[in-house]
Amino acid sequence: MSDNHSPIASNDTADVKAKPLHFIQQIIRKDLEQGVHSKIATRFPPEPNGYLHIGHAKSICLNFGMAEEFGGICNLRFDDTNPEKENEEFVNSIMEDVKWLGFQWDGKVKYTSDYFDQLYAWAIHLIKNGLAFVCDLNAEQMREYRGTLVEPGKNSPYRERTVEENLALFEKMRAGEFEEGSCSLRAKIDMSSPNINLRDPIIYRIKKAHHHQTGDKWCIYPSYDFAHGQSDAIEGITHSICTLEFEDHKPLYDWFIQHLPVPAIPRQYEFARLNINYAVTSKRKLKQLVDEGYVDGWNDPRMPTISGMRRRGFTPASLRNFCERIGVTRSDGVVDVGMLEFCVRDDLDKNAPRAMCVLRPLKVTLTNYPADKVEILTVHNHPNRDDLGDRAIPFTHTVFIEQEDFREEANKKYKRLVLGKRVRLRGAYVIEADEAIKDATGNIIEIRARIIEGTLGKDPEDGVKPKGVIHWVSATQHLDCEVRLYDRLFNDEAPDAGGKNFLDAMNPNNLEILQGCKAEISLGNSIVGNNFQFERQGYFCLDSKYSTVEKPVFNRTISLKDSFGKEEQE
RNA sequence: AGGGGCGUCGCCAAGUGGUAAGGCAGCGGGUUUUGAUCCCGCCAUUCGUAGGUUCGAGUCCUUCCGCCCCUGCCA
Repeated sequence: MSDNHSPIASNDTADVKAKPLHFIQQIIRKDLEQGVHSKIATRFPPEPNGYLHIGHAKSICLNFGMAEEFGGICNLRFDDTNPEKENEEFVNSIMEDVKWLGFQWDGKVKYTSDYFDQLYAWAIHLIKNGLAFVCDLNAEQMREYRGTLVEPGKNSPYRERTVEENLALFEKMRAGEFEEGSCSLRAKIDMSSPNINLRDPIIYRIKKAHHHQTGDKWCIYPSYDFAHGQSDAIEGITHSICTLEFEDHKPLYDWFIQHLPVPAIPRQYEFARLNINYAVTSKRKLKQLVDEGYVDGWNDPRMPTISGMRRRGFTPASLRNFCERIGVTRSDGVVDVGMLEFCVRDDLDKNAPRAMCVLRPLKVTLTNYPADKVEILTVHNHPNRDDLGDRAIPFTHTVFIEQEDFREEANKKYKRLVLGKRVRLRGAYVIEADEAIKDATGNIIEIRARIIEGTLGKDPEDGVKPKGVIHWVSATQHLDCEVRLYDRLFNDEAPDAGGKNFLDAMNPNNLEILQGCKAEISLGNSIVGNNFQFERQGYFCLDSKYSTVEKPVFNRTISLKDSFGKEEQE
C-alpha cells in the first residue's frame, strides 16, 4: 500500500478501481475535510426487546464500520425506554452478538436509562419555557384529537395550563400519583402540522413497571423521540444513523435539540433497512416463531438472527462481507439470499478444513483387500492451502459410500460408481464395482467391489481412468453422528408481504435430521466454532446445543454449489 | 390538507451534464483426485413515463406512473 517506490505497485493501484463510497461515507468524509467535525462518533442503539438479526448486522457494520474507517468511536447504547418489553437476557445476547461480529464499542456500554435524570430535567426545562404540558386526554381521546393523515388535529383542552400547574402535575406524575394512561407530558408544537410527529407528541408517559436497569426508581418513562436525540447529544454523537422510517421524526429530533440546552448538535441520517427474500426480519414475527414453538429458540439455526446464524455455522467474516457487498443506500430493496449464501461459501471455501462424512451410508466390501488390513492414508486438509496441513485416515476392507453415489446403470454423465465401472475413492484407491447385493424388497444393501492395485495417488496402469471421485469413510473405524440439514424456513419469497399470514408460508421440510451418519474419526476432535467442509456435501459445524461427546451433532451451514443436482432436475 | 422518501440488467449497486463500473444470479468454455474452488468469455444502444433545456441528459426542469413510510401513552 505504501510502496511508492515500485512502479508495478503504483500501476496496480491505478488499474484497480477503488470501491465507490456510499452516501454516508461521502457525508462523513466531507464533514471531516471541511472541519465540521475533527473526529466522528456513531452509535448502535438497539432496544433490548429481542435478539439481533441480519438486518441489525447491517446497521452494526455501518455504525461501527464508519467509526473504524474514519478513526472515530462507536457506542453501544441500549435504547431502554420501554421496560415492559425489555429485559436483561436481550441485553446480554446483543452484547454477545456485537462482539462476535468482531466489533468493540467505545468505553462502557451505554443505556438511555443512564440519562433519565437529565431527560427529566430537560422535560421540566420545556415546561418552564411553555413548550410542554401535562395532558389528561386518554389514549382514545388523544387519537381523536390527533386528526388523520389528511386532516389537521385539534388542540388538547389541557394545552393552555399554566407553567406552575404543569410543573406540579408533572411532579405528581413522577411521584406515582396518577394511574397509567390517565395523563402524559406532551411537547407543545403544532396540532395542524402535516407531519403527525409534530402534533404535540407525547414525551413522557406513566408506566408503573420495573426497569431492568433502573429498578423501581421511575414510574414515568421518556418516549423514543424525547430520548434519542438528546442521548446522542449527551454522548457527542456526530452522525446518528438510523433507518428510513425515522425520517419523519427528524424534524422532531431537531426540535428538541434546538429547544434544549444540549451539549452538542448531532445530525440524523437515514438509510434503507435490509430486507432478504425467503425470510422475515421483524422482531415481532421472529418472536412469534419462538414463542409459538415453530423454531427451537431465538438461536435456532434456521433463524435469521445473529445467534441463529452463528449456531448454523456462519462466520463473522461472511456476515461482514455480506454487509459490505449489499451497500448502503436510501432505496428499499430485497436482497437475494443467494448473495448471503455466496458470502458464506466464499469464506468457508477459503478457510474451512475438509473432512469426509457419509450421510446416507451404503456398505462397500473390497473383496481383494485383506480383511484385517488397515492402511493409514495421508490426505490434505485443503486442496489449495498447504498451511492447513494433512490428516490421517484409515483405509479398510469395508467402507461406506453415499447411497446416491452408486447406480446399477447410468448414462455417461453420471460420474460416480456404476456396476462394472470405476470410481476414485477420495485420497485412496480407484475401485471397480462387481456386484450389488439386495435385500428381500430389492433395496441395495451392499456393494462388492475391488480396489485397482497401484492406484494410490496414481491413475490405473491400464489407462482406464475413473470418471469421478467420491467420498467415503471406513466401515470399521469411523465416528457415528447425527447430521441436521436445514432448508429455508419459508417457501414464499416474501413471507411477510401485505395481506398474508407469514406462518402459512413456512416450509414444512425446513429441517431433516439424519441419524447414523458416518464421519471420519478426525472429526471427533472438533469443537463448537470449528467449520468444516464435508467433501462434496457442504459446510458443517458442531451444534452448540445438542452435540455431545458421545453423540456429535453436525449442522449443515450451507450446501456446496451443485451444478449436477440442478442438471438432474431438468 | 396531507406529509416524507425511492425508482439504473432477474437481485444488489456505481454514476454528482461528456457518451451506462462492479458484485450476485444465469449462460458458454478451460483446469481439477470435491459435479466444489479457480480461470476465461457472454450478459443494459439504455437508466419508471412523457415532454423540455443543452453541442451533449441516467444526471437539470416539468408531467404523469409505480412502490415504501407516517394517524402506538412501540422503537
